[in-house]
Amino acid sequence: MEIRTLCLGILALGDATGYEIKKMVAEGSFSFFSEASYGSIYPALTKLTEEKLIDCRAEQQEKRPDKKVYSLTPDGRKVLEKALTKDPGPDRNRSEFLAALLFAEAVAPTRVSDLILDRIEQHDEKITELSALLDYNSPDSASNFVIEYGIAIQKAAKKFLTTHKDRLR
Amino acid sequence: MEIRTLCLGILALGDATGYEIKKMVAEGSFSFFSEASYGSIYPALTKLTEEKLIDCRAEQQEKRPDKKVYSLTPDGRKVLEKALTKDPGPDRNRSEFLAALLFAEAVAPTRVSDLILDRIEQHDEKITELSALLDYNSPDSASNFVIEYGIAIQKAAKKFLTTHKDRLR
DNA sequence: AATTACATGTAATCCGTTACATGATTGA
DNA sequence: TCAATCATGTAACGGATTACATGTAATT
Repeated sequence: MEIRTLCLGILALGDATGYEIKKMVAEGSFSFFSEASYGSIYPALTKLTEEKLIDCRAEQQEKRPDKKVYSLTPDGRKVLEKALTKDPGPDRNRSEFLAALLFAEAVAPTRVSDLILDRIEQHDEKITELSALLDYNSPDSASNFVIEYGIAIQKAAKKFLTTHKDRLR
Repeated sequence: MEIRTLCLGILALGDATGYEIKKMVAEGSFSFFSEASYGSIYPALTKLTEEKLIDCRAEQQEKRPDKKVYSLTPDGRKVLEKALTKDPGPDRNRSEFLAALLFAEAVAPTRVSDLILDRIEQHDEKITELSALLDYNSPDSASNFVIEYGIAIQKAAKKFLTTHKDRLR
């Protein structure tokens, strides 16, 4: 998913500033399936505004830069709808952990169990983090669905590692 | 994980050509946690050879370009070992599917169940594909561990979607 | 006193893909 | 006959990160 569609989609869920969008992709329910930095978000927002797919109202603030609140236009909504009719591409997962496991067996076998034990701990942290994100006000929202999906995956990974951790050594 | 370490690691598991490395990351046990194209593999191999971390012997073939078989040098092994002492970075997952789900609810709610049903089918295909990769000659290899890990995740994702598919609509 | 959060933006740089270039062999 | 597999490599291009640039306010 390109950055443009990501911005359009987030704005379909509600108005937001570039700063807020960044926060959402860094910490919110988006964090475990997409990434983006200011260097890509701000230019995308500027361009989408030029194309009239979103519009921008400046909210004045004292002693801070004006807040630029973006919202989806009807045209933007159409473009987003069209983008969503395309089949989503396959997930792209890059796991340094799995690569390290595979290679560690060949060059540093004693490292393997450390790697796995650390990883199990990280799953616990991630599960706690995601659980805190659950929004109990709208239990059947897509947002909660996605977060719970994330939790389910984390738990499955943890369980696999816990069960099989002694197979390699 | 940078491409250099990936090449070093694959060569630690056995000698290979650039072509074979590409095949491994496109189809093998590496396929679901890393990607790389010829455009990054061949230059990396050339550079690693210059740095004497790997070496290259040309195998002549009739009516085909010479096969360049690379192997890890002792120096390369050291560099790889050192790279593996670093903690692996967090997984990076990009899922157009999850993004589409989240956004579809806002702009095209009827699309949601199609998305989920297609996805469940894709999980089945992936599970079949990964199962075929299992190497029964070395059941306790790290390679099998990683593949089974992948299968466990696919199954967990499928199960979650199957169980909760009717929550959104 | 120092760090984090708020708030926006640009430029340099990196990393990698895609497309191009070449060409024989094998299987459908 | 046409597509896929084998086999290597480069150049153009795109996309995104990192670092830079600026400055206040709240929290620790």
